[in-house]
Amino acid sequence: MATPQRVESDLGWALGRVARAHLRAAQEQVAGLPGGPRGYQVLVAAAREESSTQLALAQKLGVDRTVMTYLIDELQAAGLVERRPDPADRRARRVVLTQTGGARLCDLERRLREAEQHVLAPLSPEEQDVLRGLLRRVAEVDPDTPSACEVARDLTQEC
Amino acid sequence: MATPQRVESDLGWALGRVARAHLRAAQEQVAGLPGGPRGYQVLVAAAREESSTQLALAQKLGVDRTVMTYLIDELQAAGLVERRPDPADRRARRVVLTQTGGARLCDLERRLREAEQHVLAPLSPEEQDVLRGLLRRVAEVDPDTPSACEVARDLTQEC
DNA sequence: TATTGTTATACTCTATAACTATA
DNA sequence: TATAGTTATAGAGTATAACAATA
Repeated sequence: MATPQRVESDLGWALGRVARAHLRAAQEQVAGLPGGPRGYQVLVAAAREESSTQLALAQKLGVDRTVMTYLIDELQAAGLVERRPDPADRRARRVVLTQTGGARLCDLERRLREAEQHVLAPLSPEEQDVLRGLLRRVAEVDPDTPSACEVARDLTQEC
Repeated sequence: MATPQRVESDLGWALGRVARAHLRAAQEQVAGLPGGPRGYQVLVAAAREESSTQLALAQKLGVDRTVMTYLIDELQAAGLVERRPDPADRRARRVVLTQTGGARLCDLERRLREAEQHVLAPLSPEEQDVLRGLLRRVAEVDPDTPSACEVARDLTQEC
């Protein structure tokens, strides 16, 4: 029979604790930035030309596209990004970093590295790299893509 | 000079994506349980006698004690837990699992293992264990405890 | 005076739907 | 008809302060 596990072995518990701890540390570091740590993620993603329409950004950041509207509004009002018409699709807007935004981004990156360092402090540098790598690989899969086992289950109508 | 990183190398981005993905998967599995995945964590923690006052549970789960009141209210209304007076401190209430709650917990554990498996699917079983272990070690440090470097900084008044 | 639990209030996020302008 | 972006609204979640009972 299955003995009750300890809550420490629940992945959701660990993820929640670590994510909240990182969020608190990051919010301190980026105080004043519109959108907080998420605003930083927009700046980083917008710094790369590729896939910088609002919808693409929203999907990459894992938020609804309505949230992205407010986020860009605030970042634009702060002079950190601009909305430019997409030459290929007049419905879409490309989000590009302003010069001010680029300078701000450099400072933010330095501050957020400190926040990450603070959260990961219990681990050795090598372990930190392993954790980052594993988390990134899990995060990079499209959450909307059904897994192979789900596809197989649907095809075979089993279970 | 620091070239802008890709958003994929931001720890906050990866943590947010993975935590949200897990939350969605877990919510599907525990549909109907008061408090959702967090209610499950309360049940697991309450199944262990130790440190099961509402305040201790709140701290372990990383939420405010006011949140715990609502959570326990709902779990108690569903017959899954009971509030018992703490014999050592009449202000405190000990949260204990009912028989119904214990049975429900067994089922929930099985379902949540599936959810975790779904989220961690991109990793090999060995990598999954490594990720769980590293996350747990980071999560287990008390978020309110200042790090050694912070203490040293306060003491020396440097920086 | 400090702490546990409760309650009430306000605030922040998020989810949803409806609308526009394009495709 | 479908999609990108916007707007408005409602709901969930959270934070804060105040209170009663007890330490």
